[in-house]
Amino acid sequence: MVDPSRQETLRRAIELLFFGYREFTDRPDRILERRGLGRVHHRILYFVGRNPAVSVKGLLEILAVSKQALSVPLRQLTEMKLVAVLAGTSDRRVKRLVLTPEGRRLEADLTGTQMRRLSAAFEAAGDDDEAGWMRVMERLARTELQPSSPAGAA
Amino acid sequence: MVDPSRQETLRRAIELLFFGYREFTDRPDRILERRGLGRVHHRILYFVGRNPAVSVKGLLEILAVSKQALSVPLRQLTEMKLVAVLAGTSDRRVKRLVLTPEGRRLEADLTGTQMRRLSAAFEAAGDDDEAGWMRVMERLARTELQPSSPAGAA
DNA sequence: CTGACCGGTCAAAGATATTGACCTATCGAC
DNA sequence: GTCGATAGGTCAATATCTTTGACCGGTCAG
Repeated sequence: MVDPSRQETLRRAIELLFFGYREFTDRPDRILERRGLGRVHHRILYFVGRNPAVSVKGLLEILAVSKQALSVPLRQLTEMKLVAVLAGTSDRRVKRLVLTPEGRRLEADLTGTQMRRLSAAFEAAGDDDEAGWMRVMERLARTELQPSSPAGAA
Repeated sequence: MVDPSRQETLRRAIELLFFGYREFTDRPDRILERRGLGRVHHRILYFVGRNPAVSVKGLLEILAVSKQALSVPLRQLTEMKLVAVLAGTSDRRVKRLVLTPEGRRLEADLTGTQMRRLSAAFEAAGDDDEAGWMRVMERLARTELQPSSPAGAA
């Protein structure tokens, strides 16, 4: 049994994550919408930008989706000349993906809104809080939870 | 133009949010899957639990979805006796939603995994980092970003 | 009585994701 | 050179989710 006031804190945290994440994705989503694109397109642009010359397989592992789910949006982005494929590497089976200048522009536009939002929150909260936020998020993003207690133990 | 090392920090933050949120929802999603339910069902259970006797309209505003999108999962939950409808309030147009004991159990199971995950991250990081995390998230969840600069200014 | 509101439903449409099967090209090892 | 494994792609069927639009009944307040 968990301390009730601790529970209250944890539930506030859950809600902050829910509403925070929704706010966080809202603006990019609306920019994408104007071009008929979705959140996956942003993710592709983002991670190709962050990992230049990444392979399709590498992207699949980062995004954790099926290759069929990646294939369509990725093709759209290459057709729109936002993502380019580098030829002639050592292993010719592997495609190396990069952003085109135009792709970089859109990515900067999309991610820029998120960086500004984060930046505003960090500045308002101060450096210590920013550092604390990062440390907590690092745990949150990496923590594997132990196999949950056999149904209904709560 | 943003300081490059600042950019790097902000991009790290973006990735932490992306991967962190995905980790965060993973376990509840798999519990729900076993019952043929989805994330919306969890959200309904969560917010009905947090706001006992909430109206359908209130729930719609919290979740920010169309009433058609709410209607099906909500009906499923009431049919499964996880959510109950309180009758006879002052305004008889309004339904008051509450969790049944069984609904409370499932909600506790789902949210419990998230509370344990958060709790583990908070404990590992320490009280100061926890407080900092909360303050940053509060800004993040509430900050309205100024209208974005006219396309391509990035 | 009437307009506004709460709740619900049907229908059409589109987007998103999945699994499964199958294909080519290439690589590395034998 | 053959062969198994890998990278990438595609078609198809299926399922889910969500949206907009149009309506409905019941209820409330003036």
